[in-house]
Amino acid sequence: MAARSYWLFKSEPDCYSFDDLLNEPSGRGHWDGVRNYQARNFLRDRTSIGDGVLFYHSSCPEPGVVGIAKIVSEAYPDHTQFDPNSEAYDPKSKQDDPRWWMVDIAAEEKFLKILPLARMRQMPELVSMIVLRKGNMLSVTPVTKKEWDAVIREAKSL
DNA sequence: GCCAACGTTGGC
DNA sequence: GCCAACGTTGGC
Repeated sequence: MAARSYWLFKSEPDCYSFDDLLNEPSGRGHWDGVRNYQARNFLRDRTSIGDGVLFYHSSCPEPGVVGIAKIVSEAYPDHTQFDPNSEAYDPKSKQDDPRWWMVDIAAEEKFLKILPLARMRQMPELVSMIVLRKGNMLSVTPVTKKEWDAVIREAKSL
């Protein structure tokens, strides 16, 4: 069994927030709509059940990490790519050769306070964190154990 | 295979 | 709303 991996998943809260995940009747949410090949590859090839997820809110008044989730499914084809009514519809994707993949996640813990992006930028442990890099647009990025521990420690100290 | 144009992301 | 950075597209 592979060692546990860590990820940061980014979402616009107006679109899908951590509270939306908490409110899922089934207790789990689909991480669908990823339409970037690099992020797709992370999801499809590198995630495992049990991996940790930092849930990040972007494009909002206060961006930052709002809570922890975990991956609860293997990667499987994202059904929204075949749905003409979905904003994430991809007419070029084929049923027998899906282009886009997703995983399911479940909320583990909501921080009492958001760990703001501005604060993360001040943390020496996070200088190499991908999500903090200028121009980063990936909605799924790997996180090191060191970064994972630092984020959680800092978030719980607020 | 190059590269300009365009659309999108996302912080501020 | 602005703008920088990036990915994708399509003409050649």
